[in-house]
Amino acid sequence: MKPENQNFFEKVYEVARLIPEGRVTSYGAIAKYLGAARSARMVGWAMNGSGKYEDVPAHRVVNKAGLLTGKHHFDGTNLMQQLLENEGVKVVDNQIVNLEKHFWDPFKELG
DNA sequence: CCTGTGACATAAG
DNA sequence: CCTTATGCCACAG
Repeated sequence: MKPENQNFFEKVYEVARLIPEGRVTSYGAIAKYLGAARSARMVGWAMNGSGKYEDVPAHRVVNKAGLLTGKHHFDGTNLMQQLLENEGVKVVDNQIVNLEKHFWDPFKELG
Protein backbone atom coordinates (compact mmCIF):
# COMPACT_ATOMS: atom_id res chain seq x y z
CA MET A 1 0.00 0.00 0.00
CA LYS A 2 1.13 3.50 -0.64
CA PRO A 3 2.20 5.49 2.37
CA GLU A 4 -0.27 8.26 1.61
CA ASN A 5 -3.03 5.83 2.48
CA GLN A 6 -1.69 5.27 5.93
CA ASN A 7 -3.80 6.73 8.64
CA PHE A 8 -1.45 8.87 10.64
CA PHE A 9 0.47 10.40 7.77
CA GLU A 10 -2.71 10.86 5.81
CA LYS A 11 -4.24 12.78 8.66
CA VAL A 12 -1.16 14.93 9.04
CA TYR A 13 -1.30 15.90 5.40
CA GLU A 14 -5.02 16.40 5.59
CA VAL A 15 -4.77 18.81 8.48
CA ALA A 16 -1.82 20.59 6.90
CA ARG A 17 -3.84 21.22 3.77
CA LEU A 18 -6.54 22.83 5.85
CA ILE A 19 -4.20 25.50 7.12
CA PRO A 20 -5.31 28.78 5.53
CA GLU A 21 -2.86 31.08 3.87
CA GLY A 22 -1.13 33.40 6.25
CA ARG A 23 -1.73 31.03 9.11
CA VAL A 24 0.59 28.62 10.87
CA THR A 25 0.34 25.87 13.42
CA SER A 26 2.65 23.69 15.42
CA TYR A 27 3.63 20.06 15.14
CA GLY A 28 2.35 19.47 18.63
CA ALA A 29 -1.03 20.98 17.84
CA ILE A 30 -1.47 18.75 14.82
CA ALA A 31 -0.29 15.72 16.73
CA LYS A 32 -2.72 16.42 19.51
CA TYR A 33 -5.53 16.94 17.09
CA LEU A 34 -4.75 13.55 15.60
CA GLY A 35 -5.03 12.04 19.04
CA ALA A 36 -1.31 11.48 19.44
CA ALA A 37 -0.28 14.49 21.44
CA ARG A 38 3.18 13.12 22.09
CA SER A 39 3.97 12.13 18.56
CA ALA A 40 4.76 15.63 17.38
CA ARG A 41 8.02 14.23 16.06
CA MET A 42 6.01 11.95 13.83
CA VAL A 43 4.26 14.96 12.40
CA GLY A 44 7.60 16.44 11.49
CA TRP A 45 8.72 13.18 10.04
CA ALA A 46 5.53 12.96 8.05
CA MET A 47 6.24 16.41 6.69
CA ASN A 48 9.57 15.02 5.64
CA GLY A 49 7.66 13.12 2.96
CA SER A 50 5.30 15.99 2.21
CA GLY A 51 7.58 17.07 -0.60
CA LYS A 52 5.96 14.58 -2.93
CA TYR A 53 2.56 15.99 -2.19
CA GLU A 54 1.43 19.13 -3.94
CA ASP A 55 -0.98 20.62 -1.47
CA VAL A 56 0.87 20.09 1.72
CA PRO A 57 2.11 23.47 2.95
CA ALA A 58 4.82 22.22 5.23
CA HIS A 59 6.10 25.75 5.57
CA ARG A 60 2.99 26.58 7.57
CA VAL A 61 3.95 24.08 10.20
CA VAL A 62 6.48 25.24 12.73
CA ASN A 63 7.51 24.28 16.21
CA LYS A 64 5.75 25.53 19.29
CA ALA A 65 7.94 28.58 19.59
CA GLY A 66 7.22 29.59 16.02
CA LEU A 67 10.73 28.76 14.92
CA LEU A 68 11.23 27.52 11.39
CA THR A 69 13.04 24.43 12.52
CA GLY A 70 12.29 22.62 9.29
CA LYS A 71 13.64 25.24 6.97
CA HIS A 72 16.71 23.13 6.30
CA HIS A 73 14.53 20.62 4.54
CA PHE A 74 13.49 23.11 1.90
CA ASP A 75 15.47 23.80 -1.22
CA GLY A 76 16.92 27.13 -0.29
CA THR A 77 18.15 28.31 3.04
CA ASN A 78 15.35 30.83 3.35
CA LEU A 79 12.69 29.40 1.07
CA MET A 80 10.42 28.52 3.98
CA GLN A 81 10.64 32.05 5.31
CA GLN A 82 9.95 33.53 1.91
CA LEU A 83 6.91 31.36 1.45
CA LEU A 84 5.53 32.50 4.77
CA GLU A 85 6.27 36.15 4.17
CA ASN A 86 4.66 35.79 0.78
CA GLU A 87 1.48 34.89 2.61
CA GLY A 88 1.74 37.80 4.96
CA VAL A 89 3.47 36.06 7.82
CA LYS A 90 6.37 38.06 9.11
CA VAL A 91 9.46 36.10 9.96
CA VAL A 92 12.52 37.41 11.73
CA ASP A 93 15.53 35.34 12.63
CA ASN A 94 13.78 32.13 11.59
CA GLN A 95 10.97 32.90 13.99
CA ILE A 96 7.41 33.91 13.24
CA VAL A 97 6.47 37.34 14.50
CA ASN A 98 3.16 37.63 16.35
CA LEU A 99 2.79 33.89 16.33
CA GLU A 100 -0.44 34.00 18.29
CA LYS A 101 -1.88 36.31 15.70
CA HIS A 102 -1.11 33.89 12.90
CA PHE A 103 -1.55 30.70 14.85
CA TRP A 104 -4.12 28.31 13.47
CA ASP A 105 -5.52 25.98 16.07
CA PRO A 106 -7.09 22.80 14.62
CA PHE A 107 -9.34 22.43 17.65
CA LYS A 108 -10.58 25.96 17.40
CA GLU A 109 -10.98 25.98 13.63
CA LEU A 110 -12.10 22.44 13.02
CA GLY A 111 -13.84 21.87 16.29
C1' DC B 1 10.63 -8.61 17.53
C1' DC B 2 14.36 -5.42 17.70
C1' DT B 3 16.82 -1.31 16.25
C1' DG B 4 17.31 3.16 14.26
C1' DT B 5 15.35 7.50 13.37
C1' DG B 6 13.10 12.05 13.45
C1' DA B 7 11.16 19.24 10.70
C1' DC B 8 9.19 17.96 18.86
C1' DA B 9 8.72 19.22 23.74
C1' DT B 10 10.50 19.77 28.04
C1' DA B 11 13.94 19.99 31.59
C1' DA B 12 18.48 20.74 33.47
C1' DG B 13 23.16 22.72 33.74
C1' DC C 1 22.34 32.30 25.09
C1' DC C 2 24.12 27.49 24.53
C1' DT C 3 24.40 22.23 24.71
C1' DT C 4 22.81 17.62 26.64
C1' DA C 5 19.71 14.52 28.09
C1' DT C 6 15.19 12.23 28.36
C1' DG C 7 10.53 10.96 27.05
C1' DC C 8 7.61 10.16 23.67
C1' DC C 9 5.62 7.49 19.55
C1' DA C 10 4.86 5.90 14.80
C1' DC C 11 7.20 4.09 10.97
C1' DA C 12 11.00 1.66 8.10
C1' DG C 13 14.11 -2.02 7.54
